[in-house]
Amino acid sequence: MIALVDCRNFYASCERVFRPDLAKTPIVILSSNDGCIIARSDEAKALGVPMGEPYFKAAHIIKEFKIVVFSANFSLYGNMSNRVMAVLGEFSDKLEIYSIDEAFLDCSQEKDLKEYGRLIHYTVRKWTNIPVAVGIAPTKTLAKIGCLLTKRDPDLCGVGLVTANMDLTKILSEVSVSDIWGIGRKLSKSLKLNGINNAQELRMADLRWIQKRYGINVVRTIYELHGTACSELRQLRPIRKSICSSRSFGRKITELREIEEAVAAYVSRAAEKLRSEELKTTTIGVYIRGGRFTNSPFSQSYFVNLFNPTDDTSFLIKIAQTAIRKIFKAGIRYEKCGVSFFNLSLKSQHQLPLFSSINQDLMEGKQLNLGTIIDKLNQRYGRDTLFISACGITPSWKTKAIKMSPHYTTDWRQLPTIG
DNA sequence: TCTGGGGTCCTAGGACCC
DNA sequence: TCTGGGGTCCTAGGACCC
Repeated sequence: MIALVDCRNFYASCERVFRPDLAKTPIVILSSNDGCIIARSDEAKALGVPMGEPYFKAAHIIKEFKIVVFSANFSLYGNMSNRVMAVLGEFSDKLEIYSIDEAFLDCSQEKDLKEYGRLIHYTVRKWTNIPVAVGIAPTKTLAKIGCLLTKRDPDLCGVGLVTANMDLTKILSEVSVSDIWGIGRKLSKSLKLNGINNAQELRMADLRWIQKRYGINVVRTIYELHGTACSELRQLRPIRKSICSSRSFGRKITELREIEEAVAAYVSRAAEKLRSEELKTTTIGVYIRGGRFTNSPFSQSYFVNLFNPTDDTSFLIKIAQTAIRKIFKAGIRYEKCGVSFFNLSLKSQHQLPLFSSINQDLMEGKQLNLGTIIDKLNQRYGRDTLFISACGITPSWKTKAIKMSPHYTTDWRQLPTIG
């Protein structure tokens, strides 16, 4: 069983920790440059302030109902998040920090799940002042739905339990496809056009058709709705694959000098992140864009592959500025620019000794099974670094299809059963 | 007038190799 | 009824998440 702990209206709740006088007041949080509404308290939601709305469009509601407005304070939210996660760490050895305001916990050992959920709900509130919802279920997708139920039904007191022996048909019929984790705007629109409106209907959909039409991820979601886990708890944070630093300017920019300065600042921020995680990069990219909300948006990017992996800020700034000069066009009004690093590698290059020891063993003809290698890699780099996917292969003289399996695993011993 | 920032994964297609 | 077979690497685009 998996518990999902989700902080309610996280950014708004964080602000309230330091402004207890605003406990009942509607609050919204704005993105950088006070551009968009990125979080709302329950009261603000009830007044009809939409998520992601540009501030100027919601300004009249905000004024009319005297909604209190905050500019986002991400370092505060990061600190509060750490506190919440530390409390959750007390409840389970197996914890996956999924985002700034959500975590999955393994609670397979717990006997009274309802009570366990209540205890989490109560303790986090007491120790951090942040209200949370708890969803408990056999899979992550169902745990998400458990959380959703608590928002609809106050009688649940913040704990939504979804178990295999409950009437899933009834529960899932009341969940819109667009509320399912992994089904976003595009997919839900398309699914609805095909007559699939709620989670129950999706659960019963034809798997082959779904895989062909929507790909493997939706198939996995369906398995999860049935109670078969397709996404494991990731306790160790995998090594990240890219770092991006970008900002909107808040006004239109036409001067190269200003953009160069911005790029230099973004590179140092991104490089700091790079070093703090003991990584180096082999690719740096820059982009600038404008006209996003006109009918002629444009953007340009330029990537540079580096000869040696590096984390040297001033070197990277030099490259980025050269790159940005290549794509900057005088006279164009730019709104945003950014810097990304790709192909990150470990500073210490641990891969080499690990792989070479495996190669050595193979060369010497030692008996090595796949399981041992996978275990080794996963141990060093965290689970899910390497996984095996059972494949179904459809041979034909004309077509060849290799499909991904919905059920993937890092445990080779499970292969015979799912293969 | 004013419209966030930072990620992941999957799929398809093309170039190229033997 | 018909194309050789088998592979790698890279890129672009599209979807999703918070």
